Amino acid sequence: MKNFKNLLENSNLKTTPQRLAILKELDTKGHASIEEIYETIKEMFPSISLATIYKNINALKEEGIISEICLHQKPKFEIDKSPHAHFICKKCGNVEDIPFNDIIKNDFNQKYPDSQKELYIYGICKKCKKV
Amino acid sequence: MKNFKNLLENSNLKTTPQRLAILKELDTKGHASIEEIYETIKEMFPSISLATIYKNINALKEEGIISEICLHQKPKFEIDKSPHAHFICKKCGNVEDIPFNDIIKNDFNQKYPDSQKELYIYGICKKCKKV
DNA sequence: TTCTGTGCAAATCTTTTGCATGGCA
DNA sequence: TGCCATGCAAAAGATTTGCACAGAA
Repeated sequence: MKNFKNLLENSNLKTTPQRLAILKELDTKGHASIEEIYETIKEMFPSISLATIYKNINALKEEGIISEICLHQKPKFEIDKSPHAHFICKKCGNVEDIPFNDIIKNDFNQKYPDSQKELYIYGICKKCKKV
Repeated sequence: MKNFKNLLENSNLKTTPQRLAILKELDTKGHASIEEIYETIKEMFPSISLATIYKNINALKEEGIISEICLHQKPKFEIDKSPHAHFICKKCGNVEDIPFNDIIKNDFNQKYPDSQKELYIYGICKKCKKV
């Protein structure tokens, strides 16, 4: 588990248990929607409100600590990490990370450096293909 | 301009002026959000309701005539055409179509045939880079 | 102690639904 | 003519905002 306290201290946001819980949840699940985050965190903080989740998600996005990945389903969020593509299964909704180099041709990579692009691929994952 | 009447006649949906207007609008703009469609069509059909746009968009999606592309902004829609990637500018929100072959490595293409995948790339477009 | 964050409730925005009427086939 | 589509209004859902109190620095 990463040092989330440090992440927050280096931003313009104060460290609060709620924020740490959100980051921890995103780290554990990899990607999670507002609802998912809310449901999980409510177990630890029964009094937490949905509004707090929304406010913090927006604040963390503005600080560049997390980013929104937009799926056909609900938007999900993840903690920023090295550039990679998202493979999203259209059946089960599962999200898989794929390194850019496994997918993208070099000349296109040169035109648009990793740091500047986000990539989403929707398809049917291996599990769902078997069924 | 394509024969939208024919598209509808080959589906389970009846041909109505509103549906033709929606398809025409999507064809003209390339991609458009619910709001955009509504605002444009209201000029021709002042009495059209937002609910009609929503209902028709959902019906056209179910018939496979249009598809939803999910951007960081609002969802937009487009008339189905040959498989291609969407390049979405994070600054101006403009959407550009790019053939799969210009981007994706062959071995990945073989694993996931065109027909099974949708691809979105978020970056900064040429215009915005110049500014 | 100061100032930001939290949690509640209300407000706003977005999307869906029900129903009476209108229009396509 | 029969049945689906439209448009209105209301309902349901999702997200944001205002404010008083609590908690981090």
